[in-house]
Amino acid sequence: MKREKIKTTPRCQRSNCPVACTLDLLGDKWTLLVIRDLFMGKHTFKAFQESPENIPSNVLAERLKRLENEQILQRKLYQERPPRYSYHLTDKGRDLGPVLQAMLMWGNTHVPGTMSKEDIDKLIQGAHG
Amino acid sequence: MKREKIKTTPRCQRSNCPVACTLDLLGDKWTLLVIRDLFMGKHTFKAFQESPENIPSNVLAERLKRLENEQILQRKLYQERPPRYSYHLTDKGRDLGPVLQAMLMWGNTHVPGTMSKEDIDKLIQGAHG
DNA sequence: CCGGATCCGGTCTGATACTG
DNA sequence: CAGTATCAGACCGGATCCGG
Repeated sequence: MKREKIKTTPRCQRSNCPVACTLDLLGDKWTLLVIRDLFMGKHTFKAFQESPENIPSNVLAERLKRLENEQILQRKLYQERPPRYSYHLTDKGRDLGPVLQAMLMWGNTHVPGTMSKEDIDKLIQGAHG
Repeated sequence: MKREKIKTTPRCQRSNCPVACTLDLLGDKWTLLVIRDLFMGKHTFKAFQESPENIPSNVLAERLKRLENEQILQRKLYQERPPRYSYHLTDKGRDLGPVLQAMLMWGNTHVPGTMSKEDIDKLIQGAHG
């Protein structure tokens, strides 16, 4: 299982603007949702899949690999046989908290999103073990 | 020129999570770059095109329409013949400042982005007439 | 059953060319 | 200058398969 090579992971693809560079890494419909789930305390492939947005398994697998490559998350073997992995934010990944929080605020203000306050607080607080 | 109908602009497509809703609107490689440019004081189609990321003209046109539909920006006729429009953030659009700022911070910290400090400050300050 | 990998049709993106 | 038309190719997402 070659976890080394992903198709596209050059550093700054389009310009030297930090916003553009960030968008090159996270600028799609799914990546930040995986990160949201990590902040929410989800750690397994299955948990990510069970989020209400129903991410396809191949997309999820690819995103996890990419985020691992970028050292935004770490993958840990937590069970030998059968092999089971859990995914955890690195410091670099945890630094995305403000991005997520800003999006949460904006969505909450400008879209009739109905996420519960508890979940929001849970998300804002951040991650853990 | 029918500026009313865009293909996909339902409100919350995938879930009621504010983050997911926000990503449904802005979660692609280009939209937030247009917003960044607006914050940087750019207002015309040409100015957006001249950004170093080289957004294709059709993508730019589609994004501008969508953002206008979502009332994130406003389009103003500033010249009669030939008709010329300028684009400006609404309050809703200006509220995206923190999202942009958070991405800017993260990119600046974790990617060797080399945008000048002046431009960053300019961006952070926000928009204007 | 879980964590993916593979296949595959359809959609969307983006480079280029074109128009008013 | 401000877009629209076109179109090949990339990508998404659903289904299915498979190793442990």
